[in-house]
Amino acid sequence: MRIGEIAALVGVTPRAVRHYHQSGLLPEPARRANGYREYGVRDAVLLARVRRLTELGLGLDEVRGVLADDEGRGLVEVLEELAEDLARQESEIRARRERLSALLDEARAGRMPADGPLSPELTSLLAGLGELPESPMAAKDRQILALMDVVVPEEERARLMGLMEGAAEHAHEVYPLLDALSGAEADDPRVAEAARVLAACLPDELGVHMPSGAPDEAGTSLADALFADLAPAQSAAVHLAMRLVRERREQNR
Amino acid sequence: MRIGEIAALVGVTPRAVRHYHQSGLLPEPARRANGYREYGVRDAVLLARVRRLTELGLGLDEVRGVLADDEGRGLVEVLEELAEDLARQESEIRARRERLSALLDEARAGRMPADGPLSPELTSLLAGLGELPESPMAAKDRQILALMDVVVPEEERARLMGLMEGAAEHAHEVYPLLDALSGAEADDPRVAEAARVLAACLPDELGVHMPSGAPDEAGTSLADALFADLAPAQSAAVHLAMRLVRERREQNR
DNA sequence: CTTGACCTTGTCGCAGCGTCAGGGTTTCTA
DNA sequence: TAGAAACCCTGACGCTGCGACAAGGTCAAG
Repeated sequence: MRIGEIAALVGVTPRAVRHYHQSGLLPEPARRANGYREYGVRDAVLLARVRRLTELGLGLDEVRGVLADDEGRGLVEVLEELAEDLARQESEIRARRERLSALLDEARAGRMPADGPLSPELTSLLAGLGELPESPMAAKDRQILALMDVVVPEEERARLMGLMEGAAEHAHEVYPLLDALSGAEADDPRVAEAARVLAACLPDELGVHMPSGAPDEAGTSLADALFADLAPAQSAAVHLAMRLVRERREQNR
Repeated sequence: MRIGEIAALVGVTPRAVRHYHQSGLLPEPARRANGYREYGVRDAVLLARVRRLTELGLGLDEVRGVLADDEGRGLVEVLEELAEDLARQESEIRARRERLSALLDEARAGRMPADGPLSPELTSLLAGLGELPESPMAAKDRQILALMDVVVPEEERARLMGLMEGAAEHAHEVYPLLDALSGAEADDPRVAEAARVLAACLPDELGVHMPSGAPDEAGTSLADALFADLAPAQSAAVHLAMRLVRERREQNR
């Protein structure tokens, strides 16, 4: 047989057969006078074994290993390992499928957050928050929440969102005050008022974390970046609000 | 933030972040005086979006596409496509897992065919055939059956194995006769007897196919190879047996 | 004699980074 | 104050299992 024939016979491409030769999986057969490879029954039998194994999902080096030891013992081990692997993959895929269908339901239910798919917790928080008026600060805040959604590990997320829940109700009071400070300097007189209102709607527990609420090591540079992203007066107001929350927490303890 | 910080924050490696820069997924941020990349909040937000999307299983180019159109419409399409894809993958994996567990059961039940895992049909055929005495011809035959297992498409397999079923009962009579011919020439007097016995235990329907029983286009070269793999007298016996079967079929019709 | 279907070797490409190699910078520590 | 640890930089190769060329040679049929 020539390479195309044996390949068609076993159900692979000639390229694959040559690849198996190159990788030492299959011995090179004798050549005809014209240089063509000439395959016999033994080659076909071997190639069929290779195909059965790769069809099961074994990698080529695993196949090589299984073909190497003529005992079937190694094969069983490999198959067991493979079974574990497939089980893991399947559960991963199923998890992703569930997340996906939930997201698609959300999306088709009308609202798809323009910042991409978010965690269920944050999605419900934003849904409860409703439509805010046109506000640069609100937009920025939503982006930061979306960031936190990735930063905060899954087990913390529910708790953190719970904390935010209370703050969300007063959002419509705070954002205008902060928006008004967008062009102001740090010593603007409106800073104190904005900080007072902001602090009033933040829960005590928030002060325990970094200013941002993220309990991670990179917190300080993240906090720096967050403040650098604000106008001077806004930054001052948030700083002040954090101090107020901390002080309030001390008193309440 | 430096690259390691933003990467840890979002939960990817610095290498991945640089990769995203290279592939245009994420804009290169400004550099510090020392050449270090300096990341801000906007970068973190973007990177977080990228991570959420890749976590869902999107490819990087799909992510790029989704980030490009600020409408969420394209996103939904991509997600639907991805959901289909995942469904397909899951069923594939489940099918393989079922095959695997069946094979592992077989293997742990004692007998694992040394030629690797076979189809259920062939496995049961071989099991019913039981332990044959030490016979080169029987060994070769099993290998060829294993080859057929791959060659024959799934829907034909059951029928073909059914045909073999009858032949298997007389295997212990035929193999010794063929083994005895291993060193003989084609004009050996024992050829006729071997062919007669062999033909007697093959069903009529077998003659309808190629000598090998494989109904495919490459049949002739496969048949050539099969006969080339036998000793001259064995080849002659099988040829003769096939002719006997064909003649018998003509008569019975 | 040409056309088309084969065969040959060799090379690049693919996804998504991991992993050196070979350098500089910053920072903590003894 | 020096040295080590822990960062950062660019650039390049590696991995899986082949697919897809390129640039030829070979063979059967029209």
